[in-house]
Amino acid sequence: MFGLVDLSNFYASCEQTFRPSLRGKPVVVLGSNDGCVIARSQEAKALGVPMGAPWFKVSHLAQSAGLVALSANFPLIGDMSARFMSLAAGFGHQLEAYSVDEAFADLSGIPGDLTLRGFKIRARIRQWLGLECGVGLGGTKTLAKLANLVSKDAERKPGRYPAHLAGVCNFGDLSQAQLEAVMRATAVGDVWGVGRRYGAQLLELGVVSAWDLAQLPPSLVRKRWGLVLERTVLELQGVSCIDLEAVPGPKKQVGVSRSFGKGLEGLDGLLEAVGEFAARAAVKLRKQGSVAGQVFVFAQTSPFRPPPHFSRGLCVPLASASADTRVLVAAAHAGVRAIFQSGVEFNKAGVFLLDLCPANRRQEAFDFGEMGSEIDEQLMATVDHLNQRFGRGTVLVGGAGNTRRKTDWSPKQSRLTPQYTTRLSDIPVAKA
DNA sequence: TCTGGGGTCCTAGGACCC
DNA sequence: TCTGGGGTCCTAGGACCC
Repeated sequence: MFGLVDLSNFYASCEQTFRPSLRGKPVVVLGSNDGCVIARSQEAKALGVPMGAPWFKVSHLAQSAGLVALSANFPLIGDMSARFMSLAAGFGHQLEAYSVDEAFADLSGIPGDLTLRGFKIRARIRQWLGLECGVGLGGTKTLAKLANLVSKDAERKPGRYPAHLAGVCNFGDLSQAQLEAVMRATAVGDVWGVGRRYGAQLLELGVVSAWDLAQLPPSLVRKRWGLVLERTVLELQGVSCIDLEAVPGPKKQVGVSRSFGKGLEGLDGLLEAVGEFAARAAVKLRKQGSVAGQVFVFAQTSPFRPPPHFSRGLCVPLASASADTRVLVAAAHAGVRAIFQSGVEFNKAGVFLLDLCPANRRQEAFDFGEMGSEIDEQLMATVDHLNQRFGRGTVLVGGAGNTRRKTDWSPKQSRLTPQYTTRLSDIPVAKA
């Protein structure tokens, strides 16, 4: 048995929790450029603000309906997410932190009433975090995910599902006929693993609901759509194919990319931006104890602008795998110089570190002759430590052009950004 | 004026080898 | 010189997730 706990309207609800004046009001959270909506409060959803909408298309609602827009506050989100995970960990034997606001729990063999257990975890999260969540239980991850959707929509969309499934929905409690009715009431596109593309293709074939999808022969689905969707069908049928991953493996690639607040022209600005992206990616890399063998750099114009469009990327292989900011920034810079074209107004750029492997497995032969490498590693560790303790940007690594900004390539600072000083350490903590 | 920032996995097809 | 078929590796692109 799997359980899925999923926070409701996480980003927007965090803001409402910390600013009581926002409670009950329509709130949206905007992406880093204040460009588009990345999260909505329940009230904003009710207003019909679509996910991903560019702000300029919905900003009129600020006047007419009191819609409040805030810039995303990632440190707050991160703290709240960690707290959420520690509470959700009490649900089952093992917990998989699936995303910032969702966690799968392994409930197999847990004695007692699991539905009651779901209500208890929900109450704890409300009490300690001031956040609402939905709890879904099912025999596979896909069914737990579906049950979770039901637990939320039974409340939000009265009439779609039986009202008693609101808050906590345990498919184990349902009869076959009840489960069929629930799955028939769920659109095929709402199934985990069915995106826009597959959803449209399935609809064309008359596969309308989750129930319809579950009736398809898996082998046929595999032939037409491949292994991934076949697994989805099997999981809907109750055959567990996707295991709980309690300990996430190391990432196979890490990257940092951004859109620029306004178009960026000229090599210097692009070098600065990409240098900082490489430096930030390097921090992520060292955090998981890896070294990278290749650095991928890309830069592009806005696809929303009229042509001509520009989009180029380049993979720069390293002589030996490294996690040294100076090496990675230098490689990223070499890539930028190679793809740069003057007269182009860049809208977005990024750096991905590829070919990752554990730092300790690096071949000793490569280190031979680089007598300073151990000292370099200590240097990077010290820089990371200082920046973590005193805030990002306290110490910068020079020598590879990664210096304090001269060009303003950054997203514009929003006047909407709330300046929170509250941290989770200011809030009472539940004893584990 | 203004359109997010991350990731994962699978598949098809080409190159190459025997 | 001509040739089949199978295996493996790599890469680009597509689809999905939040």
